[in-house]
Amino acid sequence: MQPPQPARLLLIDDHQLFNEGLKSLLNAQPDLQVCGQVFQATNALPTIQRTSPQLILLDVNLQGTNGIDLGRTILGDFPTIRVLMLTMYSQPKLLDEARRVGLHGYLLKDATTTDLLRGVRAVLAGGTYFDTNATATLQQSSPFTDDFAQRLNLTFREVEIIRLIREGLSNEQIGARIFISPETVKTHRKNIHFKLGINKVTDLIQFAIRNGL
Amino acid sequence: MQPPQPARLLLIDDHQLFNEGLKSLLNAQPDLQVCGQVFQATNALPTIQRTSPQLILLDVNLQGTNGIDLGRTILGDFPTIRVLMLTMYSQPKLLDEARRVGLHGYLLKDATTTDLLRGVRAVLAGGTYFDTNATATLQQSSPFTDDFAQRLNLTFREVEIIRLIREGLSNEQIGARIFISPETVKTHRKNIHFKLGINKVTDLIQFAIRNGL
DNA sequence: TCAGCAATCCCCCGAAAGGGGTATTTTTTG
DNA sequence: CAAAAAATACCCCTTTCGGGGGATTGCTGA
Repeated sequence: MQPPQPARLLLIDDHQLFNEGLKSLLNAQPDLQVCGQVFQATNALPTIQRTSPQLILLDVNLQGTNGIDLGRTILGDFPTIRVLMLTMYSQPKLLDEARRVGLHGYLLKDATTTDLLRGVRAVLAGGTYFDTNATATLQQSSPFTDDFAQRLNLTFREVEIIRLIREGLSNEQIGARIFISPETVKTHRKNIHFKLGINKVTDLIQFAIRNGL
Repeated sequence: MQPPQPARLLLIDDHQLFNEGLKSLLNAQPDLQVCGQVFQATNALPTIQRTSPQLILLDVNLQGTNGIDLGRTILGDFPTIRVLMLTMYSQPKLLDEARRVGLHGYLLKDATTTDLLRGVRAVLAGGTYFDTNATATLQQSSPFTDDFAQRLNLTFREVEIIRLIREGLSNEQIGARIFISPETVKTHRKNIHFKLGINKVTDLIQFAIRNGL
């Protein structure tokens, strides 16, 4: 049997184009309807109140905050709403964090439309959906870096931090991204420098690029 | 008068969901038709040959390469195809590069659908479209309204200093190496940052490596 | 000739990185 | 279980960067 009313979805992503594209995709489905869009995290809560969605698609990268924190808030304030996280990163920590916070699913932006719809419907139906690619990437990248990490005695966390440094993030930003103190990031950096025998960011970046991190 | 055939568009972006969303948005327009999608940069050229699009929407972030390089290749191999760059970054250096390479437009992913359509149609019509938000950021960062070409070209000294920075030398060491004051090195760095629209060593290194400096 | 640009140098300030510690908690593993 | 490894966090201190000024010299092209 078909539900008489399509499910109400809210999209939160400050990339308007992506947001619009998603809307277009989802509205093409008879059982789904986008009831609102949020382009700025600060508008999120009012819009939720106004549109009372059943499911929220939430991007991880939001200006001024991040999807995990916002997701936690949403779950706290509106416990009946289902939340599906969207991201371009398949970082295990984010996935873990999403699970820990109690979000109902996690989708990569390079998922297919089929994945998206499967995820949306699964979460709407009360289940959870954690992108198989996200978990696959997780496992896949482990052996690859393991090998290499073992040679250089780098831990997984250290490799993760090297990548973020390469993205040009400061200790502060890295800490915010992976939910640890900037002081801890400093410690990791010190260990990295020691293990690689370097003492400058510039060398680190070049090391990272040479090793395909 | 309406053209009898809708314009043929090709989308290149390894974020499948975004790609799909865009397709859905664009196909909703009667005068536009997505004739193909590319999720991996390595498939780009064959697909172009097969689908012979009039306009390509090209993401900057591609695995294994980047939109600028791929765009250059495309323009070289298929000089009649129009190329519109899509990106989440409004970094002036990317915009400059896009212009220098001869791409026909530059759109931010947080543009609106209206922007997208305006851009697509402008570029299809033989014009160019550089996102006003992107250019606004650019103008904003230059107090003096210097002309454009001026900031595109680095001087010899600046290139020389980029190389030395890449070697991991400090301002002090660079000064000692080329017999100028470290303060002068600082000035050059400031100019380099300004010209490239960056503000971090990490970005500089990556710029240098990408440009074979 | 003269405006523009490249190259040189200096000061100040705050933010970030680098280097030296120490220490606790969690996880892994023998 | 106990030891080792990994991850977390904080302290102090120095150096380097980044961004904001301003300034001089010499060359060059319109």
